[in-house]
Amino acid sequence: MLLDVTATRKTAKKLPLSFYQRDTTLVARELLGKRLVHQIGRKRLSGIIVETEAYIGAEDRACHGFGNRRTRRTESLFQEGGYSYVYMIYGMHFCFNAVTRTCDHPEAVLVRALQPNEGVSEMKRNRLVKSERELTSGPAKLCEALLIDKAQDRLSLVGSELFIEDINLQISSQDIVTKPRIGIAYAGEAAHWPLRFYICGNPFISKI
DNA sequence: TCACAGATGGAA
DNA sequence: TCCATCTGTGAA
Repeated sequence: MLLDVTATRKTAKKLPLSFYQRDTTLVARELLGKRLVHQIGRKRLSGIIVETEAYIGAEDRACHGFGNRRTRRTESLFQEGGYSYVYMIYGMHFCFNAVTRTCDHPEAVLVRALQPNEGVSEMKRNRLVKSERELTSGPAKLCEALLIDKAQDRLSLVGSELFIEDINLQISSQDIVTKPRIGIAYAGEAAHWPLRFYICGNPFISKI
């Protein structure tokens, strides 16, 4: 379903560190219906999170922190919950993650799709696509629309540039679809784990 | 050194 | 459905 956010704008509240420093799968579910904001000066580019995936650390073959492999790229993943982890994929795109749990648990939630909210006309310029549906219906699309790249890696999500807001949208559990994650066929058994979550019937989902 | 990646857009 | 894109990253 398309989310109606008109009544919720004034009561937005930045999510605190304690939100992120919990079980990653729970955070992935609860991020649905929250608002991801990139604040650039006075300008806000934002969208409501409608699709996420949980990446659950050292035991998860699909996770960059698998086997506790710690490199320069994955450094953010090993920070405490409440940091951003932005990485480049296929040499041309970026993906945004919210780091979860505590220090040295390399776990995060990948944000895969947004329902565009604030700054839509600017997002259209950033993306050069015709339809609004194409703006943020994929992990790399939403980064391009919101101007998120490597410069937004390892930022505190309780800071003033990049954060997620609770806008008092209640998402009922019967409106959440749970599926295996996308594009990780190489991950063995982990490829089947039900760690992808999206809002049933929302038009901005990346893939059914 | 070198194969390949949490993807996308456009052609067929 | 297939295919080019394009380069950082990580293992060798």
